Amino acid sequence: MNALKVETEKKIIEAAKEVFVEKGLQGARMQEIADRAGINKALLHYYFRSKDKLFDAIFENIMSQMFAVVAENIRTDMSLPELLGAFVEFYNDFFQMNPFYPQFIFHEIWQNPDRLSEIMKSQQIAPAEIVEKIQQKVPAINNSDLTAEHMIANVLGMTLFPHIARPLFQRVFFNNDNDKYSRFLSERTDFLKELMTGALMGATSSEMNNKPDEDF
Amino acid sequence: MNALKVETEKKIIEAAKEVFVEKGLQGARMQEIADRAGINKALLHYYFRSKDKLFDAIFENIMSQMFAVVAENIRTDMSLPELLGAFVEFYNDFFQMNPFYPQFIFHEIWQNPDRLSEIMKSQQIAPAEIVEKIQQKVPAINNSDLTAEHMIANVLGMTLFPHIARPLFQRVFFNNDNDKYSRFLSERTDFLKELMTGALMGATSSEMNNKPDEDF
DNA sequence: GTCTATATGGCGATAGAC
DNA sequence: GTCTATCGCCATATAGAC
Repeated sequence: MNALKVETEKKIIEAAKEVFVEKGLQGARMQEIADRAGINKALLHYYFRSKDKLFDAIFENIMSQMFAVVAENIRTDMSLPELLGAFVEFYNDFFQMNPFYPQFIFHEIWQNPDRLSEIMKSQQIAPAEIVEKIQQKVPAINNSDLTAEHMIANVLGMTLFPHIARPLFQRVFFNNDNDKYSRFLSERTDFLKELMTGALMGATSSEMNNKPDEDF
Repeated sequence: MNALKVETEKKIIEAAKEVFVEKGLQGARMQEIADRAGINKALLHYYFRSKDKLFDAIFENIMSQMFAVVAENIRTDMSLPELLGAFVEFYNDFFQMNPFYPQFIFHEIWQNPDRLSEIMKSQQIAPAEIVEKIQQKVPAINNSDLTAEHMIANVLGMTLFPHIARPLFQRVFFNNDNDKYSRFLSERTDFLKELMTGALMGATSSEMNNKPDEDF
């Protein structure tokens, strides 16, 4: 029956997501995926021909989900602080709901960067657009040490770090208290959104050491 | 002969470092380690009894190397901007020399956070000391949204992000040009060091929205 | 579509000669 | 200490009944 088939496929995808995301491609076991999906190994291979193909499907699924929101945000006409704030908020929510995603994604960045940038293209994410947008909205940046690339690295770094380093950071600074850390992360969303506004307003005035930007 | 034994062990460690760091524990193959060391698999097991034990040795080796510098910096009497600047500089140099380390370390943070915090203890890294130091040197922080934990997350995030995201970030914003990206990273060291000074001086004056810090 | 049973290959680990 | 040869397991993948 077709409805059953769809149900099974969904169960497989959900189970595979969990296992791959927590253990990685190499660490994951088809047996465990089958168990969590409530089926047997053979059926996995019936739906997806191989472990690799199953992994591809999962990865594509997750990244599309993420990039869809990113692409949508870029195309709005928000002010830059609003735009950056929207990113901060989205990533914080998204990764609080899916704590394993950041490490999973960074792992893939190192194992297979090509595929990832392919997915970005297919999702219409054009980094050049983002850089341009920043340069238009903050013209002072062109005479500044703070290039658009630095700014992007700052925002992404400050936003993502507490998620990617969570198990250690939570243990070391928050007594491994999950609730406390969740509150820290929520509080941090507001903190960073305010910082975006403040830092960008300051950027126009606080620059004196201009360098010719020979490299970029 | 003993000198030979030492030589072999060194070669194994160097080879194992490369393979484990690039592929992770699960992805690494004892065969590949043996090949790169110029020996055979059996000899690997003669020196280190199992793959796990070999991995442990490598991991301990790398983390000790890193934490030794961190611990040393913490114990100096530098001003806070100097201290943070020293961290930025060290991490940037260290990870430019060893580009795979960040992903390797973050992977382990998720696979085995306990062992990592054990190693920190054995290296005399006490996070509480760092927090205290910040609170002493920047008294205004106690009445601010910018808690010490946020500040640490900011500095580490901005510093580490370009390293952990390198393959994608370099591809997407720097045409995958290695030299250009290296220059970006070096330039960024200076950029962040200046930022440390500026941001910390600003922290005392730019605060108006005080909240009682009920949680921390 | 879903299952049980089995094939196939690869990898960590050991035996034993030198 | 170092090698060759091999064991034994485990994980992916397939065959074939229902």
